[in-house]
Amino acid sequence: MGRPKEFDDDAALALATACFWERGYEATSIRDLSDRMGISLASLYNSFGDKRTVFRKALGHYVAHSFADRVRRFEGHYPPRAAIAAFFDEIIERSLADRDRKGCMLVNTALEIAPHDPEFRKIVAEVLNRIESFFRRCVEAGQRDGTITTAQSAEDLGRLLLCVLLGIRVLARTRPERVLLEGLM
Amino acid sequence: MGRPKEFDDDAALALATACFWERGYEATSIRDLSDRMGISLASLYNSFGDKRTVFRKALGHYVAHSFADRVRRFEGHYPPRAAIAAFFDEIIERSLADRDRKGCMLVNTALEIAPHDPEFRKIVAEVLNRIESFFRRCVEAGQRDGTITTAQSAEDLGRLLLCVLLGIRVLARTRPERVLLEGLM
DNA sequence: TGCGTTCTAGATCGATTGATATAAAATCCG
DNA sequence: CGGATTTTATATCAATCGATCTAGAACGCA
Repeated sequence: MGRPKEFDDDAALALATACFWERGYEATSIRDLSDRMGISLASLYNSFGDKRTVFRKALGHYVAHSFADRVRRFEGHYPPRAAIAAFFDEIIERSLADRDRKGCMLVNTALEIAPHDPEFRKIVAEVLNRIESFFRRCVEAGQRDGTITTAQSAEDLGRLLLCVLLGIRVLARTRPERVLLEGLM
Repeated sequence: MGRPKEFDDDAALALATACFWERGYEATSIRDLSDRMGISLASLYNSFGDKRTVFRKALGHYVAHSFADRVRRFEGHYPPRAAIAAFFDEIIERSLADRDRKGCMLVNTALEIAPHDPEFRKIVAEVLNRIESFFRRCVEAGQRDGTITTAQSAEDLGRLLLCVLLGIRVLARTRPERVLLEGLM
């Protein structure tokens, strides 16, 4: 069977994710990844493919462990309006605790790579759609139980919430101040 | 007096701005700039300094000719609520016409450079403050003439409008679709 | 015309990039 | 034990990076 590998694939991918999250795609070199993951260049190429493939897997890892996990914890377990509030509260608390101002890896990718790369544009657009859908489902449920206004449609409110979320993610990388959270809905 | 330069500084800076706007800071090489500006490498360094300095000047050029110009055209010449609407309308129209998905150079800088560069973080934060102030002044005037709700404070509404604006700028680089504009206020 | 100055084009520098190649070390199976 | 296999560390590749330097061309002024 040959020599067994000395590292765990999932743990190494988590470290690669942290690296790309901190520095972005272009500013992260293959050697940065190899150092941070604690594996050799050859092992990196053998186990994860080239730089682009590593990034694709890292982005998938990020989405699964941040957004998807958050939706899983909030939706259904909170009243709809409270689920939206809890979602934003957690984003804001994490942004304030983020001393490196890494922001959101998905938003970072939306600006660094998606505009000129069809494949990653599709990936990012799909996740943004899932976030928008989450907000829209919460708004629809909130409109049914009377805790959210019906003056605007659930589609429009869901899109507005998505925009506010993205705006917070941008602001947090330049002006991570607590006051920016109070004026939500 | 020596040999006169064969190019116009302002025109060359506008071309440098276009270059940085399209590709960002890191992905733009000194040779890209020299080619696009139509001047030699030596002329570039002589007239504009190193890459970082060129970028600082290009960002200033961008802010003066986009945001500052927009405020000058709208504020005072429109009723307050209409000024806000006109501001967003113009952003949305430009985003839809932006085939390269360049987005907003200020937002791009906020994500690519500001997080790990104190000088540019200060520059970006200051411009974001000016945008927030513009919105707040419009909201205050709109609250005085009764066209904008007083249910939330002008500070909160101004910050919310800034967030929505930044969110639109992010979305436009991945999903530049017209429907994303209807659910404003 | 000739000197001083500032422009131009192009060569060059060391460093770093993504990626591959080489060879030795380590392990499993028979 | 020993051959097969897969790891590891390291050397290397061409390309590109920001920045500097060299030489010569083009102009104003005396």
